[in-house]
Formats: sequence, structure tokens, C-alpha cells
Amino acid sequence: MARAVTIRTVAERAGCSIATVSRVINGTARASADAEARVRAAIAELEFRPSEIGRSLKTLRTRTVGVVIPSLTNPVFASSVAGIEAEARVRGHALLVTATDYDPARERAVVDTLVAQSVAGLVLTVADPDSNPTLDMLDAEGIPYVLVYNEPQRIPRPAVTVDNAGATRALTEALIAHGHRRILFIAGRFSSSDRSRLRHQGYLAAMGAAGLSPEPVLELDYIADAPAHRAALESLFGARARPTAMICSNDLLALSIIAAVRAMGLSVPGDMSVAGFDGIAIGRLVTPELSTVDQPTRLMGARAIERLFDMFEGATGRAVEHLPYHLRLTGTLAAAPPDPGAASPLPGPPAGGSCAPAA
Amino acid sequence: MARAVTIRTVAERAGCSIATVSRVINGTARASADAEARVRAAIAELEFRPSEIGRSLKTLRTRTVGVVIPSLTNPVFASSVAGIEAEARVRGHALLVTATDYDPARERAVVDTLVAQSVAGLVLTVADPDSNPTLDMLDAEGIPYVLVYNEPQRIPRPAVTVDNAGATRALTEALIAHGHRRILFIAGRFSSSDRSRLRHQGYLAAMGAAGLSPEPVLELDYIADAPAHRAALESLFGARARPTAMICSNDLLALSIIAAVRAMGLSVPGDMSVAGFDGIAIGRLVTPELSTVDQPTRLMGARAIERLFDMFEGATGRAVEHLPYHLRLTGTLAAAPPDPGAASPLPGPPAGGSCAPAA
DNA sequence: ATTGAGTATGTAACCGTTTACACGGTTCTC
DNA sequence: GAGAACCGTGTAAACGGTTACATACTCAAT
Repeated sequence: MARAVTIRTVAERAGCSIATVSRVINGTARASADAEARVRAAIAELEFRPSEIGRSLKTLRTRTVGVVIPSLTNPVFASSVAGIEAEARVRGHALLVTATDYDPARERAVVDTLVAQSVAGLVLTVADPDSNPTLDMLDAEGIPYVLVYNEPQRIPRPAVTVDNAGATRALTEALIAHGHRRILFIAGRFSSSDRSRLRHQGYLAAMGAAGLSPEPVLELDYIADAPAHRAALESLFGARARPTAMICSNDLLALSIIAAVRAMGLSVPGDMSVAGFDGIAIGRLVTPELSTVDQPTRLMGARAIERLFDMFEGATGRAVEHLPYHLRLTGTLAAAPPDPGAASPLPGPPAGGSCAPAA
Repeated sequence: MARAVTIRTVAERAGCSIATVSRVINGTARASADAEARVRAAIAELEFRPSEIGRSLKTLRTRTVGVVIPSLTNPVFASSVAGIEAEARVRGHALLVTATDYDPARERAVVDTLVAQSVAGLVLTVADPDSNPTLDMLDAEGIPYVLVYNEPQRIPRPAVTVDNAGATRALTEALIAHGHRRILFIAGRFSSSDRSRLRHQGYLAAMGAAGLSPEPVLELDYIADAPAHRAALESLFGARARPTAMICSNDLLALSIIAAVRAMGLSVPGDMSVAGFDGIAIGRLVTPELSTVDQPTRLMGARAIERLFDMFEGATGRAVEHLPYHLRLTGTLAAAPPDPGAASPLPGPPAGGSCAPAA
């Protein structure tokens, strides 16, 4: 069957001890040119690959990194994992990937599984980076980790993210500058996303600063389900004056909301401007292009694991690192339609263009 | 630091031998009620989690499955991985995920890495499932694997897929029935995708059966790059009569092509019908909805790892399993516009509706 | 010639589990 | 009441690497 060839087989073939073979493989000490050549030849002939398991057991350190994300089917997470994976591969590490399906209660179980696998460290996106027993446990055990997308507020933890509140505030201000007054914030469940909460805060800040009264937040499940989203919108629109713009706490939600709005017979952005958050690649392919806050998703993953590798080598920084974002104000964002009920529908500035990051 | 607590610590605490602890944990033999209770109490108090590494070294069998896909950022692969992951989690297995970036030359290296990690088996999507030294190696080593999306033609290998040629033939026939005569097939690189090749064959079969001459295939890179795609289309349209419909070998490519077509000032589906293949979720959210061949992507992943688990228990079937697909003929697919150059632009049947699978 | 430093190599312990085997105690059978 | 059968438990040997330590050898300096 598999793997009958061990370091002992190689040693026998090369006519030396297993210690010499190990030293040649790892370069931990020099062997004579002659011995090294024989070992390398034996390895090649036998197609020997040292077992990571044997190595790990002795060193109590694997070359494996655990990844925990809410879902693989949301491109924003898939993209960060792609960045993590590429960087890990270059550094000779493998990735154990698990999803929590947006369920905070599942975080502990999947992390336990990964810890049992003796991962060298973890990269995670969790529901709440502040009050989080799972992260506390990792701290207590001394297992290094870096958060992605999460933005801890009270407890210093290593994280790579953007300024979620600031970016959403800037985005909201842009909508206001386009003449929008009734702006609805549609959020993924607050209980499963600190980003959602922080972005909502940015929205509230912008609305308050402009002297506008925020609409009650519409909290929806993450599952892109256009019919359900349409139903939610319809009941909402029946109850109060229809907003002229919507900010969705993430791009996938925005795309689903756009589909729902159109299914109601409204045009985007003619009747309704819609903006998202994340900058998923698909957003640039749809027509009109999705207005959003563009985060460097792939880079954020890559940067996170880079910091994790630094921690393997002793780094202890727990800074929340903010990468620059970029407002993409196009396509689904237009000036507010003239409001028959309001006195002065301010003409918004021309759509399009972009703003520099405030990071 | 981490993990000072081993099975020996537990044994000491419970006042028994490590063998008894192991037996309680694994239920491989019965312990007295008294001993079992003490062991369980000790495990709980010490928060003991048996090391997967120690276990694996002894049993030479991990609870880990390797996954190899071309890319994480193509939702069609992310979706199958989501299915694999969910099913693996239920069965107590972890997932080592790696991407080849569509480079067949990289397949061997990533599989070698996974084999060195002593994975129990693999789920892969490769460039060429027939002539593939990496898969030959897995066969030789007796390491179980199941392919997803791949559809081996000559060599029997375990696979979960759809009838790629048949589905594309049916899709092409639907376009022909809508009055299209000049139908262009746009493919991802043949060298990195057997699906692409098989789907093209289905297209050729349908065109041939209808007595139509196929257009030369347009082979493009997988990276969604609307400007590059637009340039390719413009040079093509300059050289010959513009097609009225395009079939793209996958949905992501189709979305990019639609963006390029629109950037050229053409309307979809007014001037140009476009269809994809895969059934990614985003395709239902864009306007108009993307016409495509809907594969049960998540289920395909789940089914693949289910077969892998069967193989762990001795199953040896190497069947290529075809799951049902579903033509989604909507949105981006319309009747061909009247052709000024042709004599009789047949009126196509009404758009919309769907066909039963031919699987 | 003796010592010391340095180098190449081998021996064996160890990492945390599983499990074959041994052993002592109880219960059953005749 | 002797032996068999069974049961719960412990001891110790793997599994495939890494590495501390010991050893043997070479060479330069005294």
C-alpha cells in the first residue's frame, strides 16, 4: 500500500544512519559530500517524502495553518482564503479550512478541531472579536492567530481589516451629497458580524452629522434569497415613505437586494440607489457596476498570514492593522430622484469618480 | 505553553493507565462504569483533547481529506468545496485545501504536499483526468480519491460530474431553436479544463446536427478581465460577421463577456444572447438573469466526499457518476435579432422556461 | 607524541497515541 | 471445587520522524 518507505528505508539504501538522512533533508547539520550524495540519490530512487506527521509529533509543531470563516460561498471570504492559501503555499504550509455558516456557536467547535490537529496558528473571521471565549482560549493556550475583516474595539487582538465605520460614513456622506435624504441601512445579522455593526455605526454617524434622521435598520439573514428579501422590502415600503437609497452591509446582500428591488418594478439606480461593501470581483461585472467600498480582500488574507508567520518567529504585536479602502461610486449610485413631498430636492453632484481612502 | 496535557496526564488524574483512557475515548473496549466516569471527569477538568498527530502516527491514517481545485475565487469551485467541507465536518474530518491557479504543472506539487500530510484521501478537480501522471501516482500508491467536475473519457476513475457534452449540446440546440445561426463558443483554456473541451464538443455536435457551420472557438484565460475580453471580441468582430449568440464554457467567463459586450455598446440579450455553464448563485442575481446549465455544485462536492468515505470503507467503484443538470433559459437568452443578410430569420420559440435533464 | 578543537556520524530517547498481549479476578459449568 | 470463559486493566511496543549525546576520526598546535 501507501508509504512503506520511511527514513529507515532511505538510510539502509544510502548506507548510513537515519540521523544522517534527517540532517541532509533538513540541513540542520552538514554531512560529507559523499554521504549527502548517496542520501539524495536514495531519496530520489525511492521517491521518499518525509511524513509530516512523524515530524510534527516530535517537534509538536505542524506546518499547518487553520482557517475559520463564516462561509466559502461568499466571495469576500473565498478571496481572503485565496490570498492566505497562496502565501501559505509559498511558505511550505498547508491550510485546514473550516466554515461556521455564520453561526457564532459553531466557532468553538471548529477551533477545537483545528487545535486538536496541532495547527501552528489560525487565521479567523469571527462574529464578535471582542467578547469571544474562543479567542480567549487561544490566548490562554498561547496559540497564535490573526483576525481578518474583524475589527476589535475594546480588546487588543491582532487583526487585518479596514476602517469599517469610517468607510461606511464616507459612503453615506457620498450618498447624502448625491441628494439622498431617506437612506436605509440593510444589515446582515448583527449577531454574526461585527463588520455589520460597525458599518451601521458609520451610517448613523454620517446621518447624524448631516442632521438627517436614520431609518430603522433592516436586519436580514445572509443567505441570498431574493424572494425573502423582496417580501421584507415590500412590508417595509408599505409602512413608511420609501427610501431613495440603500446601503447594504456587504456586496452579496446588495446584489440580492438589487434583484429584489427590480422584481418590485423599480429601477436601480433610477428609482433607488444601492451600495454595498466589500468590493467582490463580481460587482465590477454586473450592469450597472455595483457601488461599494472596495477592500483589498485577497491582500488582507495574505497580510494576515504574513503576520501569523511573524508571530511564529516571536512577534507579539496585537495591533489592529487598517489597510486602505477605496470608495467605488458608480453604476448603482445616482442622484436622488426629485422628491414630490420635499421642498428642495438638492441636485446631487455628478455620479462616478472615486475618493481617496481615509484609512 | 500549549498542550501540556496528554493522555498520561489524564490517566494520572483518573488513577488508571493510559490504555484505559484511550479505550474510553475511542470506545474500542468497555471499561468499568467507575473507571469510565473517572476518566471522563478528568478529561473534562483538564480540557483534554487527544492529539490527532499522535493518533495518526500510530494508525497511519489521518482524519484529513485533501482538496485540490483550480481556484477558490471562482464560485463554482468554492461551492463544491463548501459541500465537501460541510460533509467532512459532519464526519469528523478536516479539510486541507489547495489551489493550482489553473496550472496543470502545479497539480503534482500540491498533491505531493497533501500526500506528505498523510491525507486519508483526496477530492480533486484537475485539468485533464485522462492523461494525468498525478492521478496515476495516487492509483499506484493506493490513495483513494474522487474527481469533481472532471469527466474522464478513456480511463475509468471515480468522478462526480454532469454530462458536459450532452448539456452543452442541449443548450446549443436551445439557442438554435431561438433562431440563432452564428453561435460563437468562448472557452476557458482547453489545456487547463477538460470541461471546456467537452462542452465545446457538445457545441460542435449540436451545430453539426443542425447543419450549421461552427465558428472557430475563442479560447481565453480564466482571469475575469473585461478589457482583455473586450479587445478579443473587437478583433474577432472586425474579422468576420458578428455572431448573434455566444456560449461561454463557464458562468464567470460569461459574466465577464457580457460586461465586455455591453462596453462595446451592444445590448444583452437584444443584440447578443449569452449563455454560461455552471449555475453559480450570482447568475440568478444579475439582471437579466444569466442563462446557463445549472449543475448541483454544492451537492456534487458533498456526493464526491461521500464516495470517498465509502472508499475508506473498502468500496472500489470507479464509476463516473453523472448528476442531473437543468437548463436555465432566461434573461440573457432571447430570440435572434432579424438578420439583414439572411433570407429567412426563423422566429424562435418564446424565451423562458426550462428543460428536463438528459442525464 | 600529546592534546584539543572540530567534524562526520551513529545510538537511542522521545513526541502522544493505539493496541497486542499478559495478567489477575470473577463468574459459570459440570 | 477445578477448569474454562470472560472481563477489566496494565505494560510495553510500535508508528516516523528529530535531536541530545556519544563516539571516532582528522588535523593543527604545542
